[in-house]
Amino acid sequence: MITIDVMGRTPIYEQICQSICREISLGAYKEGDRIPAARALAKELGLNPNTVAKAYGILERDGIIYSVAGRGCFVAKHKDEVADRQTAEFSDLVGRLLESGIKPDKLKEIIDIKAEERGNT
Amino acid sequence: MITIDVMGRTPIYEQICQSICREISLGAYKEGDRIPAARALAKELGLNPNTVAKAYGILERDGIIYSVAGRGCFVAKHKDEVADRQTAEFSDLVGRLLESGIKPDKLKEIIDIKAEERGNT
Amino acid sequence: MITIDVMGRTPIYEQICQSICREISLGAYKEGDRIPAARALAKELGLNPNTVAKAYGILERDGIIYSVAGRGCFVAKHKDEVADRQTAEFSDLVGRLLESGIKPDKLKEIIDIKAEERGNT
Amino acid sequence: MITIDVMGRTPIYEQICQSICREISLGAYKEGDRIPAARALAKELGLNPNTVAKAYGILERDGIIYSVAGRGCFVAKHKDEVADRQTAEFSDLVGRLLESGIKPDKLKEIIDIKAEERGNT
DNA sequence: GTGGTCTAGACCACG
DNA sequence: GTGGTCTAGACCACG
Repeated sequence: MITIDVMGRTPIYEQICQSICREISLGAYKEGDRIPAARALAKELGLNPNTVAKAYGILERDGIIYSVAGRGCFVAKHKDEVADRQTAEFSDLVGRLLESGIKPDKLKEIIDIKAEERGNT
Repeated sequence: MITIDVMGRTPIYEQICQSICREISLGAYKEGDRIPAARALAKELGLNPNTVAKAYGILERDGIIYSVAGRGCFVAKHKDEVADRQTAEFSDLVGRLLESGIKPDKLKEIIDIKAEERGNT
Repeated sequence: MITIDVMGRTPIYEQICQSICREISLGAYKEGDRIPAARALAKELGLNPNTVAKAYGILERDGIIYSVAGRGCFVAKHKDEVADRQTAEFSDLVGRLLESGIKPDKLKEIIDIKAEERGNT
Repeated sequence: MITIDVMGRTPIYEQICQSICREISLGAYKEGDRIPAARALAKELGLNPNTVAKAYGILERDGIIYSVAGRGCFVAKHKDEVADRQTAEFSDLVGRLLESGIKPDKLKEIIDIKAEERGNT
């Protein structure tokens, strides 16, 4: 299920990218699966079709999906790109925070707190 | 030392905010210390004075610095705001990643790798 | 209706903030309502768009409105921030007056006089 | 005792005005009493002499003190101006808040809370 | 069309 | 000299 948060700074097209990646990561979409048609998804979410099309274009550029003219968009083989996409931002941010003198343990503590909030292990 | 990346999505004023916070966090600027004059910093970085003024205004609203008319801007007492500001983005991102099914241990692993790269403990 | 007093110490952008809060407080703008476009309001009031943009930026940072790129600014859910914003200055001033030895009853008397002038209960 | 808060928006000269008024209001300075010499007060508080001179000039203009060349500044006869000065801002603010739809009782409630905090009656 | 950011430059209050 | 405010106007991302 994809939900969009119009508040907050993250652009909608980026939220769509992240949602699709999350679905793949969670196994909801597997390699070769067809993902929702851009226009259908736009209608369902009440978004401008251009916004969804932009998201799909980025995902294709990133090697996460591939499009077949007249048939739709499909999940590409390698899951590595998905994981990379999801952790790249995290990795960069961690680097910047460590550079700011924040202790690694402090960051791990925040992870534990967040994980506990979600009942995650 | 403050360096600005004109490319990339992070606004220049936000980069200035983060840089000042980093300096405070690292102890380069202590409580009550005067930070560089907005106009001087703008000149040094080749930026418009308004851009630096915007950053300083945000830091003041966030309780990290306070300004004294005719004298300059100074680091406020409580360092909590600095830590909060620096970790807020991290906390949000961790939440989103956990929601995507990424394991907390995977994130901690990335932190360890980054910390090791930097020779950090 | 928003009216601006160009004279007086209160900055124009702060007057805009207060006016928007007043409209929300009075129920003219409800949760989720769109407030006037920054550029349109600037034109209507004969102000520079930047001045209105500054006000809107502050209101967003204060959690009173949120902006959606390409669509406009909207009233956020929680009205608490509006009340807090409106009474913070009052609370501070009362503190200072009590410190000056003015009796609480004297202040309440002034409130009653003002309320009666306005036919308020 | 006069204390100056360099943080916060209130200009220092205005804080001096308010402090002198508070002393008069509290009875520390009575009618005809000499108030501290501007230069001495500036030295004591670590302020620019011009700042104190400005405050004294405003108080004289407001009829709260009068200066005698070569002798100093003295508290004027009528205490009404002191009370007026202190409550004028309050009265204005109350007017604006009532106009914003805030209930008089809400304001009285804040006064009670502040009075209780100070152990005031 | 909408808000977000930035440059350029002016004037002012404060001290 | 310092920050605060404001005007004028440009370009961009988003949708």
